[in-house]
Amino acid sequence: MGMHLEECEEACFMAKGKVSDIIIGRLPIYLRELTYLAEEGREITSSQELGDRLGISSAQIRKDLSHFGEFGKQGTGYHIGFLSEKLREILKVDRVWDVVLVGAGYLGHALANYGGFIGKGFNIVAVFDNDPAKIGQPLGRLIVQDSKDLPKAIKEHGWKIAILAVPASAAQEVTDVLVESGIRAILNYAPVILNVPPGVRVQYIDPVIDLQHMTYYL
Amino acid sequence: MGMHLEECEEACFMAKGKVSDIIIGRLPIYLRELTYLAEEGREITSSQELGDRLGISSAQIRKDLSHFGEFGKQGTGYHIGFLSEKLREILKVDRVWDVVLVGAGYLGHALANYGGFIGKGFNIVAVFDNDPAKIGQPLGRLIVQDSKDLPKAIKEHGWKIAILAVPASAAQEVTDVLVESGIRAILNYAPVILNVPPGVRVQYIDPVIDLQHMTYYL
DNA sequence: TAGATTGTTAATCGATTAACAATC
DNA sequence: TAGATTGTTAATCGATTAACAATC
Repeated sequence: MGMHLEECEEACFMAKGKVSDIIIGRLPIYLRELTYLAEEGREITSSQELGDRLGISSAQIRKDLSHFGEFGKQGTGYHIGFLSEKLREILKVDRVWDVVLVGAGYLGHALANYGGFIGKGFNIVAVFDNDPAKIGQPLGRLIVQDSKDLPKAIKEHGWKIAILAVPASAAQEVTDVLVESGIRAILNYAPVILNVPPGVRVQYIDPVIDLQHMTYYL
Repeated sequence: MGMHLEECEEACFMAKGKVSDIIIGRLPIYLRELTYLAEEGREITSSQELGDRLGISSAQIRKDLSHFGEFGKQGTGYHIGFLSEKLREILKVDRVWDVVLVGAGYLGHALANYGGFIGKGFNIVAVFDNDPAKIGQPLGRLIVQDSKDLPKAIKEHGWKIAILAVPASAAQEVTDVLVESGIRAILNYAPVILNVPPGVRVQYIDPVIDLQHMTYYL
């Protein structure tokens, strides 16, 4: 007759209902702060302490976590190692994801050499560019490959995540190739909204947007 | 007796009440899309078209804009040049802000050489680092300066905006120096929450957070 | 005029907070 | 036990959407 509901929840940490994207967006921030607490040698924390460090109310943290299970102990708080592990499972970063980087400009260079991905669930395994002057050149520990080989490589390796660091003018056409080849998540540094079919996620990073957001208050 | 309320609104485009931060955060995205429409040679658009391009409802766009004035014409839509100008005024990017960059690593290199700031209201005018091997070296069109001279330079030039591209371990102490010297807005690429006093704004960019957000859905 | 689209109101929807029983 | 903190409920708060009169 299959698993009981309770068993499944214990085994998979499936959310009871559909959890809103705004809540999912906070989980990586909780996880990051827990990592810092662990590095400080701490073993236990509370929703109050976590909230104080993050500028979030303790009630919100407890409510967010409650969508996925009961991870704390009344009177005590949360075991940092345990909660971190659960968050990694929920976010599916209890494994290492291969990431393909497209664009070998200054930004691609910075990303390929960034030490912050590994240990957080991500490994940049290949870099592609369409500039003949860049193809074949080393970039960090990788060699820049020809963009025309992207579809084949993505399909062969089954890559699901891409980082897009190409000019705005090329972003949509590269995206079409990525999606067509099987990419399901794109971190887009190009300052344009991408058109993608349902089932493909995009996150945007544009420093100009953030700067203009702040100047409003100056 | 001073200005009438209507005159002030026409002259300053002050919001009628306090406008929520979530609305302010969308304005730069509207402005960016309007710029693309203008580049395509378009002169008029509608809340419907803008919404379709951005994946936002037309009602939301009209409501957001209505907090600041009446920028459209019934039956016609919005004049792209006019609305862009108004948004630049509201966001205070109808001028060019000097920006100081702290951190001359790979990321600092990418930021200093990024052509997307100028024309959007920002100009990186100086780069600082504390690494003796980097101080004095050229970075794009700039020369890396010694971090110990940061306070004096910020005060002398009256810089208000900083981009932080230093390791996480140094971010808070650099922030303290920046704030103490007069910086009021920080774009933080270090993966840590910064403690700043009221009146200082921070925006965060951390690719790991965005990637972990997306893996939830994979 | 007829058609289109704004600005705004009221209704809906969703997120956050406050409070507290449960319990470690 | 007494004190502390969770998980959850109900209340509040705020954001989004639908609808439409106004009007270009």
